[in-house]
Formats: sequence, C-alpha cells, structure tokens
Amino acid sequence: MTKTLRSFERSLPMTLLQSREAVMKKFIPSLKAHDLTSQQWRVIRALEHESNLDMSTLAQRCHLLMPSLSRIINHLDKRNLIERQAVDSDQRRSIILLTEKGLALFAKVAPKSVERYVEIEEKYGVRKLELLYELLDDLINTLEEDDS
Amino acid sequence: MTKTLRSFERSLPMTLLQSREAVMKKFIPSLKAHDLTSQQWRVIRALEHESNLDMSTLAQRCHLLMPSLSRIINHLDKRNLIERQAVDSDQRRSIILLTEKGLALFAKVAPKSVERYVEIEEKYGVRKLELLYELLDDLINTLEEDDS
DNA sequence: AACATTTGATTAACATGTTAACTACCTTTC
DNA sequence: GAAAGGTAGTTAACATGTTAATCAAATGTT
Repeated sequence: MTKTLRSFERSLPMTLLQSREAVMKKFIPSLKAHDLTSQQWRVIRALEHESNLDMSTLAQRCHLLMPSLSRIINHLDKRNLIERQAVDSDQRRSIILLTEKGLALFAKVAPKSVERYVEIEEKYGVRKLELLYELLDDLINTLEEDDS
Repeated sequence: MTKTLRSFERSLPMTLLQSREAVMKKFIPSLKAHDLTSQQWRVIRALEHESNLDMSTLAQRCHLLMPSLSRIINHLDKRNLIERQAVDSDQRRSIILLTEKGLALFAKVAPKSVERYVEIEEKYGVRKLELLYELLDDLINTLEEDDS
C-alpha cells in the first residue's frame, strides 16, 4: 500500500503553524499597543534577560538570522530603545544593551505578556502544557540529531 | 510570589517556532530543488487535493492571507503551473486549478515529501506524533474558543 | 611584512506576513 | 432603478525570512 501525503489540515508543518498563530494572537495586541512586533519584543526580552550581547549571540538567542536582526536593531536604535557600544578588542563587533527607555518599555509590556501566559496556562492546563513542551523539545532534538 | 516571564528558550511561541523550523528543514531542500517555497507548495498541494477553488477558499485552506496568496498565484501563473478561470455567476471571482505542468510537478515532488514524513514518523515515533497532534489541536481549539 | 583566508556585520534582492487602501462587482434598500 | 453598503480580489507600504554578495577587521601563512 502506497503512503500518500497527509491532507493539509493535518500536516505537521501546518499544525505547528496554526498553533503558533493561535498563541501569537494572544500576545500581539499588547505588543502592538506599544508599536512592537513580536520579533522586536523578542530582542528586547533577550537583552533584558542578558545584557551586553554581540549581534551574533543575540541572533542565536532570539532565533533570528543576522540580516533580520540587523534591521531590527537599527529600528530599535532609531527609537532609542537600545544602544551599541564598540568593542576595543575587536573593531568588527559591537555590544548591544537596553537604554533606560528600553528598560522602561520592557517593564511596561512584560506584565501584560505574563497575564496572557497565565491565561493560556489556566485554560489549557499546566500539566498538558508541560507535556507539550516535552514533546516539542523531543521533536526538535530528534530532528536536529541527523543534521550531523 | 510574582510570576515572571518564562525565559526565551522555553517560551511557548519560541518553542513552536523552533519546532516548525526544525520540521521545515526536512522538507525545504526537495522543494528548493524545484524552485518552490513552502507556501507555493502548500498552494499546489491544496489544489491537487481539491481543484477549482476560488481565492478566498484557497486562502483558508492554505492558511494564507489574501495579499500573500494573490502574489503567490501570480507567480505560479507566470510559471504556468496554475490557471485562472472566470466565474460567470460572479465576475469578481475566479477559480484556480492546476495545469498539466502543475500536476506533473506535484507528481514529481510529492513522493519526496512523503519520504521525509515517513522519516520523521520513524525517528520520532508514530504514537508520540499522534499525541503531539492531539495536544496541538487541543491548544488551537482552546485558544480560538475565547475569540468569541 | 605581504598575501590569502576567515569572520562579524551590513546590504541587496526577492518572497512572504500584515494592515490598510483601493477597485470592481454584487446586493440591498428606498 | 439609483444610491448605499457589502464582498472578492488586488495593490501599497512596511517588517521579516532567506540567500547571496559585500565590506572591513581579524587571523594565518609564508
């Protein structure tokens, strides 16, 4: 018996896409209220969590490609939310950090994100959520193994 | 005790993003070999599964927004992979269908996608995959409920 | 030291995601 | 049946994803 392609509605990439869309819908409104895209917010969160990162490290932390990050950092720079500092030991590199304004924005937006997250935990169930994380991490590890 | 934001590496949107990226990595090479993006392939699959769809319906099936679909269909049209047919009863609408060339391309690419899918099933496990689908569907339904 | 090679980061070019504006056509209402 | 409103689809404008090209600053080789 020949195996056929799973119908779309149930394909793995599609289901993951839908899930992400559904989750993002919860977070995006509060971000948009502060003129932030989800990627810009990701960068701000990363910098609040661990400051003084160079572009390459920041890109890894945020799962962004360098060209995207480059543009995003430019944008945040124009809004004075982040600052670049030259690195003496290597003139190619620059270190990124949040400004006071950036930190203030984080402090304003973060609580709303936490609220949404708690909502999801409550409606979906903490136990199921933990199980989902496990399965997804497992999937990621399984698929990345054979990149070797 | 105040709840804080989950650290990035473990946030739900981020984990879903990583999962999708990891899965897509398996499928993209065979698509690129035929100059197809994953979205273009999604449209072709949808049309092979159910032909003669109008733009709006096709957009729903593929989880694409109309502007994106509009551009994709234009692109596929230039490559003569799809065809548009006017609808007599409603001059605004047009019906999309695969050309011979489009069907031929599907027939060439589909088997490779199936291969990759079987690989994933084997490495990850069918049972876990089914459980994952269940959890994701449940998550989607839970989150979309309160859009009402 | 002079050259090639590597590396961090940006820019370019094209496809898609996203919201808003717009166009053409249909439908309703009066 | 003419104006108002709704609907299908495209276009515009901007942000991001993605690959390749580019550039300047390290590093390695001889």
